[in-house]
Amino acid sequence: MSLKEKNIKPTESELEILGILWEKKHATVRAVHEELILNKDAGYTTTLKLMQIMFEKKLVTRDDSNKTHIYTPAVSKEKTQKQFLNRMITGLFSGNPTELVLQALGQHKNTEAELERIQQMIDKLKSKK
Amino acid sequence: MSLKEKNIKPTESELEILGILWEKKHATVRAVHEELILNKDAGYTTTLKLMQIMFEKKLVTRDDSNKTHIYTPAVSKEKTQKQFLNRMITGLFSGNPTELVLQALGQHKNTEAELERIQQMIDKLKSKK
DNA sequence: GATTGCATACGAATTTAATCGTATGAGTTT
DNA sequence: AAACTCATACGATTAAATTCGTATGCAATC
Repeated sequence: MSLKEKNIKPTESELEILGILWEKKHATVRAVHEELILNKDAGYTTTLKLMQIMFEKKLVTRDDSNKTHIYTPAVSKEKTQKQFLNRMITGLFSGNPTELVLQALGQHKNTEAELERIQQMIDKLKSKK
Repeated sequence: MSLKEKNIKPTESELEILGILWEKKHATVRAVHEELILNKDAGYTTTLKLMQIMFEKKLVTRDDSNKTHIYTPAVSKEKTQKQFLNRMITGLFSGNPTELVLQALGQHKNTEAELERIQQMIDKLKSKK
Protein backbone atom coordinates (compact mmCIF):
# COMPACT_ATOMS: atom_id res chain seq x y z
CA MET A 1 0.00 0.00 0.00
CA SER A 2 2.31 2.72 -1.22
CA LEU A 3 -0.08 5.52 -2.01
CA LYS A 4 -1.76 7.32 0.79
CA GLU A 5 -5.49 7.43 0.38
CA LYS A 6 -6.74 10.94 0.18
CA ASN A 7 -8.87 11.66 3.16
CA ILE A 8 -12.22 12.38 1.66
CA LYS A 9 -14.60 14.20 3.90
CA PRO A 10 -18.19 14.05 2.79
CA THR A 11 -20.19 17.16 3.52
CA GLU A 12 -23.44 17.13 5.43
CA SER A 13 -25.49 16.86 2.25
CA GLU A 14 -23.26 14.20 0.84
CA LEU A 15 -23.65 12.18 4.00
CA GLU A 16 -27.40 12.20 3.63
CA ILE A 17 -27.07 10.81 0.15
CA LEU A 18 -24.50 8.25 1.19
CA GLY A 19 -26.84 7.12 3.94
CA ILE A 20 -29.51 6.36 1.40
CA LEU A 21 -27.07 4.60 -0.89
CA TRP A 22 -25.70 2.48 1.95
CA GLU A 23 -29.19 1.40 2.76
CA LYS A 24 -30.21 0.66 -0.81
CA LYS A 25 -26.82 -0.62 -1.97
CA HIS A 26 -27.31 1.29 -5.24
CA ALA A 27 -29.89 3.60 -6.67
CA THR A 28 -30.81 6.10 -9.36
CA VAL A 29 -30.75 9.83 -8.76
CA ARG A 30 -34.51 9.77 -8.87
CA ALA A 31 -34.75 7.14 -6.14
CA VAL A 32 -32.30 8.97 -3.93
CA HIS A 33 -34.14 12.20 -4.51
CA GLU A 34 -37.52 10.75 -3.62
CA GLU A 35 -36.06 9.49 -0.38
CA LEU A 36 -34.34 12.77 0.38
CA ILE A 37 -37.40 14.94 0.04
CA LEU A 38 -39.17 12.94 2.71
CA ASN A 39 -37.02 14.82 5.18
CA LYS A 40 -36.18 18.07 3.48
CA ASP A 41 -36.80 20.37 0.58
CA ALA A 42 -34.72 20.10 -2.54
CA GLY A 43 -35.05 20.35 -6.29
CA TYR A 44 -34.29 17.34 -8.42
CA THR A 45 -31.39 18.95 -10.23
CA THR A 46 -29.85 19.84 -6.92
CA THR A 47 -29.74 16.21 -5.95
CA LEU A 48 -28.43 15.34 -9.39
CA LYS A 49 -25.68 17.88 -9.18
CA LEU A 50 -24.65 16.73 -5.73
CA MET A 51 -24.39 13.17 -6.89
CA GLN A 52 -22.39 14.20 -9.93
CA ILE A 53 -19.97 16.03 -7.68
CA MET A 54 -19.78 13.00 -5.42
CA PHE A 55 -18.88 11.00 -8.48
CA GLU A 56 -16.07 13.40 -9.31
CA LYS A 57 -14.84 13.14 -5.75
CA LYS A 58 -15.07 9.38 -6.03
CA LEU A 59 -17.44 9.10 -3.12
CA VAL A 60 -19.67 7.04 -5.41
CA THR A 61 -19.29 5.10 -8.60
CA ARG A 62 -21.91 4.87 -11.28
CA ASP A 63 -22.99 2.66 -14.08
CA ASP A 64 -23.78 4.92 -17.02
CA SER A 65 -24.23 2.22 -19.60
CA ASN A 66 -27.91 3.04 -19.62
CA LYS A 67 -29.54 6.38 -19.96
CA THR A 68 -30.53 6.36 -16.32
CA HIS A 69 -27.37 6.01 -14.30
CA ILE A 70 -27.07 3.78 -11.30
CA TYR A 71 -25.05 5.06 -8.38
CA THR A 72 -23.23 2.94 -5.82
CA PRO A 73 -21.36 4.10 -2.72
CA ALA A 74 -17.59 3.98 -3.11
CA VAL A 75 -16.80 4.49 0.56
CA SER A 76 -17.97 2.11 3.24
CA LYS A 77 -20.24 3.13 6.02
CA GLU A 78 -17.85 1.70 8.61
CA LYS A 79 -14.83 3.53 7.28
CA THR A 80 -16.75 6.77 7.15
CA GLN A 81 -18.03 6.27 10.67
CA LYS A 82 -14.51 5.70 11.89
CA GLN A 83 -13.26 8.76 10.13
CA PHE A 84 -15.87 10.98 11.72
CA LEU A 85 -15.48 9.37 15.10
CA ASN A 86 -11.76 10.03 15.02
CA ARG A 87 -12.29 13.58 13.93
CA MET A 88 -14.66 14.09 16.77
CA ILE A 89 -12.44 12.46 19.36
CA THR A 90 -9.52 14.57 18.26
CA GLY A 91 -11.37 17.82 17.98
CA LEU A 92 -13.86 17.62 20.79
CA PHE A 93 -12.79 14.97 23.28
CA SER A 94 -9.14 15.88 23.75
CA GLY A 95 -8.15 12.77 21.87
CA ASN A 96 -9.66 10.53 24.51
CA PRO A 97 -12.10 7.98 23.08
CA THR A 98 -13.19 6.89 26.54
CA GLU A 99 -14.67 10.29 27.18
CA LEU A 100 -16.73 9.98 24.05
CA VAL A 101 -17.98 6.56 25.03
CA LEU A 102 -18.96 7.72 28.49
CA GLN A 103 -20.77 10.74 27.13
CA ALA A 104 -22.62 8.65 24.60
CA LEU A 105 -23.59 6.08 27.19
CA GLY A 106 -24.65 8.70 29.65
CA GLN A 107 -27.11 10.54 27.57
CA HIS A 108 -29.01 7.84 25.78
CA LYS A 109 -31.37 5.21 26.96
CA ASN A 110 -30.13 1.82 25.92
CA THR A 111 -32.19 -1.31 26.00
CA GLU A 112 -31.07 -4.23 28.08
CA ALA A 113 -30.05 -6.11 24.96
CA GLU A 114 -27.92 -3.21 23.81
CA LEU A 115 -26.25 -2.94 27.17
CA GLU A 116 -25.50 -6.63 26.91
CA ARG A 117 -23.81 -6.19 23.56
CA ILE A 118 -21.69 -3.44 24.97
CA GLN A 119 -20.91 -5.56 27.99
CA GLN A 120 -19.68 -8.31 25.75
CA MET A 121 -17.46 -5.92 23.90
CA ILE A 122 -15.96 -4.76 27.18
CA ASP A 123 -15.39 -8.32 28.30
CA LYS A 124 -13.69 -9.09 25.05
CA LEU A 125 -11.41 -6.10 25.39
CA LYS A 126 -10.64 -6.94 28.99
CA SER A 127 -9.72 -10.52 28.16
CA LYS A 128 -7.14 -9.24 25.73
CA LYS A 129 -5.20 -7.62 28.53
CA MET B 1 -38.17 28.44 28.97
CA SER B 2 -40.44 29.63 26.24
CA LEU B 3 -37.95 30.49 23.53
CA LYS B 4 -36.27 27.71 21.71
CA GLU B 5 -32.52 28.05 21.76
CA LYS B 6 -31.17 28.38 18.28
CA ASN B 7 -29.02 25.41 17.52
CA ILE B 8 -25.63 26.89 16.99
CA LYS B 9 -23.21 24.72 15.17
CA PRO B 10 -19.60 25.79 15.52
CA THR B 11 -17.48 25.28 12.44
CA GLU B 12 -14.25 23.33 12.48
CA SER B 13 -12.18 26.45 13.05
CA GLU B 14 -14.50 27.69 15.71
CA LEU B 15 -14.20 24.39 17.51
CA GLU B 16 -10.45 24.73 17.65
CA ILE B 17 -10.81 28.11 19.25
CA LEU B 18 -13.48 26.92 21.66
CA GLY B 19 -11.19 24.07 22.66
CA ILE B 20 -8.53 26.53 23.68
CA LEU B 21 -11.00 28.71 25.52
CA TRP B 22 -12.48 25.75 27.37
CA GLU B 23 -9.03 24.82 28.51
CA LYS B 24 -8.00 28.31 29.53
CA LYS B 25 -11.42 29.43 30.77
CA HIS B 26 -10.83 32.79 29.13
CA ALA B 27 -8.15 34.37 27.01
CA THR B 28 -7.14 37.21 24.72
CA VAL B 29 -7.09 36.88 20.96
CA ARG B 30 -3.33 36.93 21.16
CA ALA B 31 -3.19 34.03 23.60
CA VAL B 32 -5.61 31.98 21.54
CA HIS B 33 -3.67 32.76 18.43
CA GLU B 34 -0.33 31.72 19.92
CA GLU B 35 -1.86 28.42 20.90
CA LEU B 36 -3.49 27.92 17.53
CA ILE B 37 -0.35 28.37 15.49
CA LEU B 38 1.31 25.55 17.35
CA ASN B 39 -0.78 23.25 15.23
CA LYS B 40 -1.50 25.18 12.08
CA ASP B 41 -0.77 28.22 10.02
CA ALA B 42 -2.85 31.33 10.42
CA GLY B 43 -2.49 35.08 10.44
CA TYR B 44 -3.31 37.01 13.55
CA THR B 45 -6.13 38.97 11.99
CA THR B 46 -7.68 35.73 10.83
CA THR B 47 -7.93 34.53 14.39
CA LEU B 48 -9.21 37.92 15.44
CA LYS B 49 -11.88 37.90 12.79
CA LEU B 50 -12.97 34.41 13.68
CA MET B 51 -13.34 35.33 17.31
CA GLN B 52 -15.28 38.45 16.41
CA ILE B 53 -17.65 36.34 14.37
CA MET B 54 -17.96 33.88 17.22
CA PHE B 55 -18.89 36.80 19.40
CA GLU B 56 -21.61 37.83 16.96
CA LYS B 57 -22.89 34.28 16.94
CA LYS B 58 -22.79 34.30 20.73
CA LEU B 59 -20.45 31.35 20.88
CA VAL B 60 -18.29 33.47 23.15
CA THR B 61 -18.70 36.52 25.30
CA ARG B 62 -16.09 39.17 25.79
CA ASP B 63 -15.01 41.77 28.21
CA ASP B 64 -14.15 44.83 26.17
CA SER B 65 -13.76 47.22 29.06
CA ASN B 66 -10.05 47.27 28.36
CA LYS B 67 -8.30 47.82 25.10
CA THR B 68 -7.34 44.17 24.92
CA HIS B 69 -10.53 42.17 25.02
CA ILE B 70 -10.93 39.02 27.04
CA TYR B 71 -12.94 36.23 25.50
CA THR B 72 -14.85 33.56 27.37
CA PRO B 73 -16.70 30.56 25.96
CA ALA B 74 -20.47 31.00 25.98
CA VAL B 75 -21.27 27.37 25.21
CA SER B 76 -20.18 24.51 27.41
CA LYS B 77 -17.92 21.76 26.25
CA GLU B 78 -20.38 19.14 27.44
CA LYS B 79 -23.33 20.64 25.63
CA THR B 80 -21.34 20.97 22.46
CA GLN B 81 -20.12 17.40 22.72
CA LYS B 82 -23.68 16.22 23.13
CA GLN B 83 -24.83 18.22 20.17
CA PHE B 84 -22.20 16.76 17.90
CA LEU B 85 -22.70 13.25 19.24
CA ASN B 86 -26.39 13.46 18.51
CA ARG B 87 -25.79 14.86 15.08
CA MET B 88 -23.46 12.00 14.38
CA ILE B 89 -25.75 9.34 15.75
CA THR B 90 -28.60 10.67 13.69
CA GLY B 91 -26.68 11.16 10.51
CA LEU B 92 -24.24 8.29 10.51
CA PHE B 93 -25.44 5.64 12.92
CA SER B 94 -29.06 5.32 11.93
CA GLY B 95 -30.08 6.95 15.16
CA ASN B 96 -28.64 4.11 17.20
CA PRO B 97 -26.23 5.28 19.91
CA THR B 98 -25.21 1.72 20.71
CA GLU B 99 -23.66 1.36 17.28
CA LEU B 100 -21.57 4.40 17.91
CA VAL B 101 -20.39 3.12 21.25
CA LEU B 102 -19.44 -0.24 19.80
CA GLN B 103 -17.55 1.35 16.93
CA ALA B 104 -15.70 3.66 19.25
CA LEU B 105 -14.82 0.82 21.61
CA GLY B 106 -13.76 -1.43 18.81
CA GLN B 107 -11.26 0.79 17.16
CA HIS B 108 -9.35 2.30 20.04
CA LYS B 109 -7.03 0.85 22.58
CA ASN B 110 -8.33 1.60 26.02
CA THR B 111 -6.30 1.21 29.15
CA GLU B 112 -7.52 -1.11 31.84
CA ALA B 113 -8.50 1.82 33.99
CA GLU B 114 -10.58 3.28 31.18
CA LEU B 115 -12.30 -0.01 30.57
CA GLU B 116 -13.09 -0.08 34.26
CA ARG B 117 -14.73 3.32 34.12
CA ILE B 118 -16.83 2.21 31.21
CA GLN B 119 -17.69 -0.99 33.03
CA GLN B 120 -18.92 1.00 35.98
CA MET B 121 -21.08 3.09 33.74
CA ILE B 122 -22.60 -0.03 32.26
CA ASP B 123 -23.24 -1.47 35.69
CA LYS B 124 -24.90 1.72 36.73
CA LEU B 125 -27.16 1.70 33.69
CA LYS B 126 -27.98 -1.95 34.18
CA SER B 127 -28.94 -1.46 37.80
CA LYS B 128 -31.50 1.10 36.72
CA LYS B 129 -33.44 -1.52 34.81
C1' DG C 1 -42.72 12.01 -37.18
C1' DA C 2 -44.35 15.35 -33.69
C1' DT C 3 -45.17 15.64 -28.79
C1' DT C 4 -44.31 14.53 -24.23
C1' DG C 5 -41.68 12.88 -20.30
C1' DC C 6 -37.74 11.98 -17.98
C1' DA C 7 -32.77 11.88 -17.74
C1' DT C 8 -28.08 14.12 -17.84
C1' DA C 9 -24.96 18.10 -18.47
C1' DC C 10 -23.61 22.47 -17.55
C1' DG C 11 -23.20 27.13 -16.11
C1' DA C 12 -24.44 30.66 -13.02
C1' DA C 13 -26.05 32.64 -8.68
C1' DT C 14 -26.11 32.40 -3.74
C1' DT C 15 -24.44 31.48 0.66
C1' DT C 16 -21.15 30.55 4.18
C1' DA C 17 -16.49 29.98 5.87
C1' DA C 18 -11.91 31.45 5.98
C1' DT C 19 -8.13 34.49 4.97
C1' DC C 20 -5.85 38.64 5.10
C1' DG C 21 -4.59 43.68 4.07
C1' DT C 22 -5.15 48.09 5.57
C1' DA C 23 -6.92 51.74 8.54
C1' DT C 24 -7.19 53.52 12.91
C1' DG C 25 -6.35 54.51 17.72
C1' DA C 26 -4.35 54.09 22.36
C1' DG C 27 -0.56 53.73 25.23
C1' DT C 28 4.86 53.46 25.52
C1' DT C 29 9.25 54.59 24.46
C1' DT C 30 12.63 57.54 22.83
C1' DA D 1 5.81 65.07 20.30
C1' DA D 2 7.37 61.71 16.99
C1' DA D 3 8.00 56.96 16.40
C1' DC D 4 6.79 52.30 17.79
C1' DT D 5 4.00 48.62 19.31
C1' DC D 6 0.04 46.20 19.70
C1' DA D 7 -4.84 46.01 19.66
C1' DT D 8 -9.51 46.24 17.20
C1' DA D 9 -12.48 47.17 13.15
C1' DC D 10 -13.72 46.47 8.71
C1' DG D 11 -13.91 45.50 3.90
C1' DA D 12 -12.47 42.63 0.10
C1' DT D 13 -11.12 38.34 -1.74
C1' DT D 14 -11.07 33.51 -2.19
C1' DA D 15 -12.84 28.94 -1.80
C1' DA D 16 -16.28 25.53 -1.07
C1' DA D 17 -21.00 23.98 -0.71
C1' DT D 18 -25.53 24.39 -2.28
C1' DT D 19 -29.14 25.55 -5.27
C1' DC D 20 -31.41 25.74 -9.45
C1' DG D 21 -32.52 27.22 -14.43
C1' DT D 22 -31.93 25.98 -18.97
C1' DA D 23 -30.22 23.18 -22.77
C1' DT D 24 -30.08 18.92 -24.84
C1' DG D 25 -31.10 14.15 -26.01
C1' DC D 26 -33.41 9.78 -26.07
C1' DA D 27 -37.36 6.89 -26.12
C1' DA D 28 -42.16 5.91 -25.63
C1' DT D 29 -46.67 7.52 -27.04
C1' DC D 30 -49.91 9.79 -29.81
